[in-house]
Amino acid sequence: MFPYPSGDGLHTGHVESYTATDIISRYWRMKGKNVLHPQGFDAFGLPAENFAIKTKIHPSQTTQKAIATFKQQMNMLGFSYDWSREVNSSDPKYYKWTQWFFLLLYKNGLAYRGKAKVNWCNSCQTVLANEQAEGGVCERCGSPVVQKDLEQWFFKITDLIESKGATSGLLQGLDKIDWPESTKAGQRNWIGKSEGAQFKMEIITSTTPASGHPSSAEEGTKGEVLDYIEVFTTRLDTVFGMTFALIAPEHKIINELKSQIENWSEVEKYIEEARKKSELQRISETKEKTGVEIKGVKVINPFTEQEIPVFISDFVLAHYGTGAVMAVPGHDQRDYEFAKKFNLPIIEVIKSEDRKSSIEKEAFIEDGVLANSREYDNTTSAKAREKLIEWIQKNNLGEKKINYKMRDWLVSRQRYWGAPIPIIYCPQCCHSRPASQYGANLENEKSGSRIKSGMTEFEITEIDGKKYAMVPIPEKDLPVLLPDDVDFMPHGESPLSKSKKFHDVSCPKCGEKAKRESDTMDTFVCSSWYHFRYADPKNEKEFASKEKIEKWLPVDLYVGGAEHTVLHLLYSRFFTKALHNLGYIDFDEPFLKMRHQGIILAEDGQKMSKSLGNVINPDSVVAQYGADALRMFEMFMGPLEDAKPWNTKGITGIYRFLEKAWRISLKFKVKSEKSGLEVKSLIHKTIKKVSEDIEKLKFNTAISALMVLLNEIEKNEEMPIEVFEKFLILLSPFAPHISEEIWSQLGHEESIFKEKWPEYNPELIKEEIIELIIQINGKVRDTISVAVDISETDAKKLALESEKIKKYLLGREPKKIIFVKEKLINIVL
RNA sequence: GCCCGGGUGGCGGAAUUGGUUUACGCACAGCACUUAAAAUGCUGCGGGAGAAAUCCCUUGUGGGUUCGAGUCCCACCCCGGGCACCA
Repeated sequence: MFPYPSGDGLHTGHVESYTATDIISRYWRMKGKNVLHPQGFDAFGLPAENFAIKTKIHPSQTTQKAIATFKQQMNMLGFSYDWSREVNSSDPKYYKWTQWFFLLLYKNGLAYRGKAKVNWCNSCQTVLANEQAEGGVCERCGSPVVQKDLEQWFFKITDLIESKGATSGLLQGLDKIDWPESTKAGQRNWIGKSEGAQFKMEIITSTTPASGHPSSAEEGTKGEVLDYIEVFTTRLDTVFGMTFALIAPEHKIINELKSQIENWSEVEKYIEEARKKSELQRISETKEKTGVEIKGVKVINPFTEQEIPVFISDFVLAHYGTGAVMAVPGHDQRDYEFAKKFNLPIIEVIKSEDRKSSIEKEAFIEDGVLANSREYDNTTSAKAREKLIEWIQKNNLGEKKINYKMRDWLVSRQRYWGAPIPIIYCPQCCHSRPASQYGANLENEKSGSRIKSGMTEFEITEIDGKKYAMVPIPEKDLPVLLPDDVDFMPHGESPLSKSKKFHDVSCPKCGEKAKRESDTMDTFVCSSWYHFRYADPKNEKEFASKEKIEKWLPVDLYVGGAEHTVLHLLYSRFFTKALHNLGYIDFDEPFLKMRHQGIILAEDGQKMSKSLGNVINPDSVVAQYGADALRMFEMFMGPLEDAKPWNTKGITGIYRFLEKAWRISLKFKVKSEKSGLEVKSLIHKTIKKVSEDIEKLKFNTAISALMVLLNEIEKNEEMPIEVFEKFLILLSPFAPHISEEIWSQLGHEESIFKEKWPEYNPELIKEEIIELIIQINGKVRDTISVAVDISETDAKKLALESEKIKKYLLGREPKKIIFVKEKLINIVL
């Protein structure tokens, strides 16, 4: 994963993941593979812009400086990147293609403008990303974040959740990629698929007192049907237990029923209070349910035909399902709490199969057997769901329905330091249309509708009450350059709108005065496709050529932080799937194998943070111990994926190991042909172990194998130079600097990295004599040296002859003797 | 609450996937080298009993399967990470 070039330089986490891929790359190159190991910079983004606001230094300057530092540090650490393929997402040559992707998605109906609630900071006068509004307060100034309805750009990521034609869905694709289970689970969870039913219920004028128990609507007493309300449920089997309905405060039906609502002022007050709360506040106030009954109207449960009351409550989410739910307090904990608070009836309609659970103290939320459900009594939950859905469909009340938690991706940002969105808004782009459709006619078009203008179809949008045709910038005019004369201080609207030069343009279609979109794209858009660019970074005609993409992609191994579980990793999958679906590429997953590096904690076991002053700076570690020691120590600390605390004392172990290798190298100036067989066997075992461990990314045990080998080499006064040279080659991916240096001191003219990775001889690994373990009842009592291929009878005979064993047997006859070849004998008494 | 991990010496961690628990490294102790220190090398280092040979116990806890369990199954306790009123 390419880094965000922060002013702080590389941190220990970067060193960890970049060393891992460097070892892998060097290993496979020495194995004769053609390895693409690229690096680049995710250079747009908020920190640079915020820093610019503070210091008035242009973000491109700070970014360039940071990139220079990063590259210098990466070179210091010996990462073998192909810098000729470097990408920088803030470079116009790069973001030209980010804009091209935007248009590609737009032209294919995967990008659209729509209204959305966004996080808004009144003090900074700007929109904030979700991650900058954590805890409901602005990250920068600490003032509360409010929700604001704004027209924004979205990518239709929800369109690719399920497989589409030959393109696997975001959900299904997970099954075929080698990713950590936790990350796949995180994505599934984020997508949040749930299958259920959606059905409608009649809203009627109230004929029964407010709240109170449900009553059957008898002929003639039933109120007038005012409207319908739709609800979504995954537990249709519990419908007979529905004793009230709940709707979200934002539900539009509330206004439509206004004239019928007896307690309008109370209702209005509740909605107003809910509106003021941010989503985060609502969540943090989970403890107690609140709500208000809508008096004057009732809802009819179509299954029981009973009238039930309707409540507004802010725990019902407007943006999920239909924004309204059937409340079954007996079998949903939230409904249970609500019913208790408002003293509403709780009916048991599902019984646990073992009849043990009840709804005395809490809702029984598991599946079970139906009760109090008329002809469905004694049916299992699963069966009842099937039958009830049939009934709903037959009566035209609703249908099967799948809902997802995931919403479309909001990509527009009212920010300066990002790729401009390549759209122009033309108030009169209609000159090529028939006269009847000219000018004012545009005002009659609905926002979001499409109009035809000659061969082109435009979408209509509304900005500040005025209608515009959205005109995509022609590809030949890309990139839309980010103006550098812009005042990027926050003023409450997109900084780009302040640049007249940028903002006021003539329409590329009709040439009339028009205005340019002044929002930029979320930086995650830039990083959603960079892996393609590495294949063909200098291409000026395409984002990458088809042949180059075919040659290099998809990515075989991707390493990066687990914090990207959802955002980046989901977005790049979306881009890849969109490209596949549109026929640009022949694969639909970008990263075949992925691993996360675990975080490196500070020496005190806490997270490294500037405020705690416990940050380990790679520069100072390199100054003291050298780049190789830092690389190797981070690999030696533990498994790549595990969180591990830093230990400054620990690095001395690696430092001593590298020094030892250096000292021993001085002994090998004179060749010796005398060879110790044991070392020879050990070196072949080590070749096997180190190779296999590198391929499995188990660098910690690979290093320990290298240590074992070096300790053994040290013990032998003389051995052929080849033994030590093989050790050096095995060491070189981990510690490239010292290996290269020793290699050259040994008289080699060519780089050690031009050497072929050693092969091991399976014959030399084979043991001829082994220590056979003798157990009695599973406990080790003796070991005997025997030939590997000793026969079962011989082994048993030897075991029973052992003095120690005889002592334990006391002349008893074994019940059974287990013989495991090349391992052990277990005598069962 | 739900979903993913994990619990092995004083510490970071090994364990061929059911076969000698504690590889490798750190720390610690003793010794050698040195006038001395550092560096380096050697030895020891899970717990308990013992002068020793040796014996017993030990992979969070309790149970189970097995000739044999750190590893598999059941229940529980604890820790880390993610999501979280999604009907």
